[in-house]
Amino acid sequence: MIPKYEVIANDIRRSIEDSNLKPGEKLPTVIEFCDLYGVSKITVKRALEQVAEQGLVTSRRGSGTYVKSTVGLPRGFSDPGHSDRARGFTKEHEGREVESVVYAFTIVNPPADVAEQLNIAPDDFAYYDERVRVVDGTPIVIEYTYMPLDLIPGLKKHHLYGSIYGYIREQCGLNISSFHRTIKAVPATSEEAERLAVEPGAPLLELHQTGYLDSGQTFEYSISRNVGDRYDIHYVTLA
Amino acid sequence: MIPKYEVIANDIRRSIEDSNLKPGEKLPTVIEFCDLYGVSKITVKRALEQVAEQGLVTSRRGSGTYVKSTVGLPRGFSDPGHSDRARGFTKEHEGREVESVVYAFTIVNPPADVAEQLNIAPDDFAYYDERVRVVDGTPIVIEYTYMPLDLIPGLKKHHLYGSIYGYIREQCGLNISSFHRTIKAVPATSEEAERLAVEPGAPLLELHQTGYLDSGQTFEYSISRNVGDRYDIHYVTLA
DNA sequence: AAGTGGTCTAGACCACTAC
DNA sequence: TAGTGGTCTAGACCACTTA
Repeated sequence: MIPKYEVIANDIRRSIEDSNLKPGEKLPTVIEFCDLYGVSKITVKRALEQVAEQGLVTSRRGSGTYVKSTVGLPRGFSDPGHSDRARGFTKEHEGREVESVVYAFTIVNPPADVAEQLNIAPDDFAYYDERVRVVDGTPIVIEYTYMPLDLIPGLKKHHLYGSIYGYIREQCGLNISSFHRTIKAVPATSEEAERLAVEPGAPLLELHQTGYLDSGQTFEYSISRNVGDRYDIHYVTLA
Repeated sequence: MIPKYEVIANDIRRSIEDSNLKPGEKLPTVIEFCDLYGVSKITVKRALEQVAEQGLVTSRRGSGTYVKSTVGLPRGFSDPGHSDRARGFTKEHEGREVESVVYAFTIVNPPADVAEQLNIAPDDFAYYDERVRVVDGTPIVIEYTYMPLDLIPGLKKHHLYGSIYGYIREQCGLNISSFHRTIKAVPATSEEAERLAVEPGAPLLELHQTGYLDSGQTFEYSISRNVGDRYDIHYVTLA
């Protein structure tokens, strides 16, 4: 069952992508949308809010809602959940050949700071894995990941060659809710340089990621280092 | 006039920050919040949604709303508009000594790709500036910025030593609405290395930023290169 | 079956913009 | 002053979880 506000929001997004609504153009008023769809004001408002959050339009009280000029932005920018590691790397690169090289897969007592991030006791166990993700033969990223053992029973090495998120969702029946991220730029260590086929000291995008389930529990703490010129991240910030 | 849902959302955020609500704990039900505040369901829902978007709680239909464990996350993470360059660099580093070194300030016909981003004609004029931002004596970032002349009349070099956003907001009476960003990691050029006091080839966080007004017009296209170990970015992604 | 969150309405009132 | 977006209600109905 798709909510009405989703339907309206999708229509608006499509209108913009198909250039039926052009940059700078004024959208129909809220009341006009109400008549168009036979819904109430608050429902239209909600649709517009959603599209505004994605950065496609902007509303001004007393004036109207206007299309932003989003030329040159990556395609599919407006797709909800477009973001790479949220959907899972495997999903993001669908249609291309995604491989993994697994350098480590063990069960450990995580370091104190990781245990804190995972919200588990220091003597609780966690999976730890190191893997490099390769797309069409080119290494893109190296991941160092911890996951609480208790939350995700039965994880085996062969899962690391596919989609871990798929395993969590489908086999464990868990719902992934959100991620907190910190990003910085770092130089590649010599080991990383070799694994990623770059020069030592080459710029990498380091992404600290904490993943949450819809229960509020932390299911993942991961540091990934992405090759600078083979990877980028897009997002929208509301002022 | 602060909306009721803001008040409720603020209360919830404060409860979490003050640990009156602990990670994993269940919040009052929507109905209980209604009684507590004497408001209707939809208003409570809206407050919870807002807090959920900031990554502090997560709601499950049929079950309840729960606090996520946000240990180890940067303070003020939950502040709306916490993000650095959205508030303006000057504001972000309030209380510390922020200086600017201006390497260029001219008016030009921007290159085709920039003109497209700014949504102006190729023969329209734009400001172009290069400046390095220095906090407490340490250079943090070099910015290369274009802004349409027509939108922001009267910009002078001395404004570059303070807050450009402040000028846009207060002097021009314009409202900044949002930013679209792309991030990658790059090596410092030798010129940048000198200006930022790092080694040539040192990893920098490159941030492509397009800024929008609430009219939908683009007021800024900026590429900034941030010193890797002196800068990071935080954000939340909903799955 | 009972409880909880999610969607939606019809309409009121308010704040702001544009003329 | 007229038009527009923003907030809010009281209550209905639905979808899902939990026991």
